[in-house]
Amino acid sequence: MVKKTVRASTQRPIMQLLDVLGQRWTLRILWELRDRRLNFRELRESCDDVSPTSLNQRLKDLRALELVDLFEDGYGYTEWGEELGEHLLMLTKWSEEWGKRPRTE
Amino acid sequence: MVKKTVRASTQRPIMQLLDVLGQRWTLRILWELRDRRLNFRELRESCDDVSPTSLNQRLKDLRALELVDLFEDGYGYTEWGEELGEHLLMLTKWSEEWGKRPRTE
DNA sequence: TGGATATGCTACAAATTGTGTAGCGAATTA
DNA sequence: TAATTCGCTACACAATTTGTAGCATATCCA
Repeated sequence: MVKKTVRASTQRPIMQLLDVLGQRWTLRILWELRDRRLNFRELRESCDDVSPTSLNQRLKDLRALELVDLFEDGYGYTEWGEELGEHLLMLTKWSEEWGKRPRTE
Repeated sequence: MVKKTVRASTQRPIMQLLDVLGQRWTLRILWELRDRRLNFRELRESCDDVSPTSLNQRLKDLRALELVDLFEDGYGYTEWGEELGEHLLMLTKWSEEWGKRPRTE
């Protein structure tokens, strides 16, 4: 069985980024941290009570990519994370418009 | 038998969006369509030979959200998709800078 | 007409990943 | 010392994803 250990086909940063953002809960976690730090249990609750196993796995990934870190007062964005968070905020704004589209179904 | 593939945590558009973007391959698919339409098999190849089952599931989701559609010359962005694609492009640009961060910490 | 080819997509068992619950060990508070 | 809070792990069960084969339809060309 020839299976890829690393999902991304290239070393391009965007691939690394899309790989981790495309994992379940990652985007949601980043979104929940958008304006305040949260400790492990708070973060868990805010993410629809995601299992601690999943949450921890994703936090490991995000910390490895230096987007999130654990501070004295909880999990929060690193400097890079802040920048990514701004993109998420823009996406949120866009989604409000998109959410208004007339539904044909 | 249509299964629910998108988590329904909230009615907020951003949640709906993060839900589907957070599914495996969704972001990658959108990214691969960034500057040209691709037919099913081309799209599959460009996504590291993702299984047709997964690809089709994600395409169903994206079509349901009116972000992607199947045209005469292949799968491609809808008008909403184009807008989302621009966000992905900005993210790509940002990731290039992020990719340069010193890794020695 | 009749094969060759290309298309989107499905079937399905195996492999991988995620879930939910209980609870651990360390640190802090009382 | 006892109770609480913290990040996080164990583990069995469940859900999702994967890889392969191939179907049904459409078009091309002899």
